[in-house]
Amino acid sequence: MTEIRTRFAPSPTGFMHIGNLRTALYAYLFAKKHNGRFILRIEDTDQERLVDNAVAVIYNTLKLAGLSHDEGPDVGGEYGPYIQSERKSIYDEYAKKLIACKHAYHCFCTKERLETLTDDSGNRKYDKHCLHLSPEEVESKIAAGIPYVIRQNVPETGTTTFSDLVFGDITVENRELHDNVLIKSDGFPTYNFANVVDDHLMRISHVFRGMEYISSTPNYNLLYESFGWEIPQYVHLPHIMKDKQHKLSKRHGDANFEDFLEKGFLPEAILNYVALLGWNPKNEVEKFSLSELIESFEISGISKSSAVFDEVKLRWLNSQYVKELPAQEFHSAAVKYYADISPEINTVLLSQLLQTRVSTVSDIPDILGFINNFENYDVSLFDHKDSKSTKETAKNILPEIIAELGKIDTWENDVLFGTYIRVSEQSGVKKKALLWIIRIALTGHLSTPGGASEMCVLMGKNLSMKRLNYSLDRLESDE
RNA sequence: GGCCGGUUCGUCUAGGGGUUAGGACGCAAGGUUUUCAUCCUUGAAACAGGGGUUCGAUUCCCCUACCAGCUACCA
Repeated sequence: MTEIRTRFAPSPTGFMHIGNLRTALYAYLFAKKHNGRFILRIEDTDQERLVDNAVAVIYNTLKLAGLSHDEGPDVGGEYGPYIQSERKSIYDEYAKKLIACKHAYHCFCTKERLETLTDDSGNRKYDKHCLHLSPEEVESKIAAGIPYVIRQNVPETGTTTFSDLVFGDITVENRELHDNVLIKSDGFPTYNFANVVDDHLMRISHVFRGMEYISSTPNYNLLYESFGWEIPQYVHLPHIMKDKQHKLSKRHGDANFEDFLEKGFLPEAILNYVALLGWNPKNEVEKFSLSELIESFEISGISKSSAVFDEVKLRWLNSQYVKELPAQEFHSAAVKYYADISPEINTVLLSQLLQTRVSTVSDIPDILGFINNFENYDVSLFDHKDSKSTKETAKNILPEIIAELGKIDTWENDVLFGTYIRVSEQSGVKKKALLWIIRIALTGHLSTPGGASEMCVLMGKNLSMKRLNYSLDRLESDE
């Protein structure tokens, strides 16, 4: 059996679109599953769309995602160069071969002439005008410096069928096909030509790409046939959508891998989520490490219809990963959000409390409101039906709580909680109400990442006492 | 417009001639919990429509509708 070789062939035009990342992932998984090789090729033949640094973004994304390539511009390999702009002479050579066997031809038509070819319904199809130029005419036009492109000469009759591992066999009438430009007037190849030449020369066995290429695949098959090359297996992938009507697009600022990282999502979670968008593992597992994905990946699990990206579900998946992070790792990711909180706060404990309660680290600032945003809270928070707490009870019991807590030297959870229970028993204030009162008095917030004693430990004795006294003042001056 | 492809709960999906059409996220309700979250239980929620074929179609075939892609010297 021949070696499995897949490739990821992005254009360096900016950030890494999440759909592209998924294409890379599937190509990677398939190669690794079959002990094959995963190749990175940079498709920079459109000189007008090149963006500085975009190649660095590609390397960086692949690295963060853990998709390491076996061959590529930076790591080398025996089928290089792996950057298309460095392969110009190769495309020229193969274009010449095609011209020699009449499967391609020079075209000198101007843009203006091309526009006259537009038919009633607004379509344009090249009329093979230049196909009929004699070799002498071609020579003299080239010598005269007239700009030209090289076009594919597709048959006008018959049909072309290609086979796709996801979509099955697809047949089209050759007369529907266009004489695509293979080499542009600037001398660079189009994708339509370069991908065929490179995939063949780089021995790519399985071509993974977005399904927008389905329509042009018959042209590619014709090219392979013209060269007498073996046709690779095709794996066209459905799109990832923002909603039913719209593809995930850069315009919304939420379609790039980088955007999700900035929102605090973990690379592993993003990859895991995206893997399951359009592919199912034939079991009910939702959480997969990269190596588990490799093990489970099957092309037969790829779906034909496009999938809507659901950030809510990503959040859930991310929370699963967050919970499993080593405490130290979570803490160092969280610590950047602690910049302006009181130094009296025990941030290690804070991280512990937070880790089980956030979906992404960027949820942290909101939760921190009880620390940074304490004073002037609404004292009606003390009125709480479920726990039978009222402002009155709060005002009456707080002095005793403050007195008892004042005596404590070992500021620990058990000791504090024991004290609460004792105060509750002595005063007759129900435990639930008492705990509610302490927590509100300490935080001024309805919802906090922990209970009454945890909040105390978190803040330390000094700050806790300060806040309890403040709250008592508030209650006393409330009338 | 033409060509190509797609359509199962709100979303991701399983299933496939006879099923109470399964799971996950989310949502709702209840329970546990020192608030919140976690966790547990339960619930609501889907085969786009119409024709065939068949004893029987969500499943196979055809048509329609809708959605998306292509129709570039972009990929």
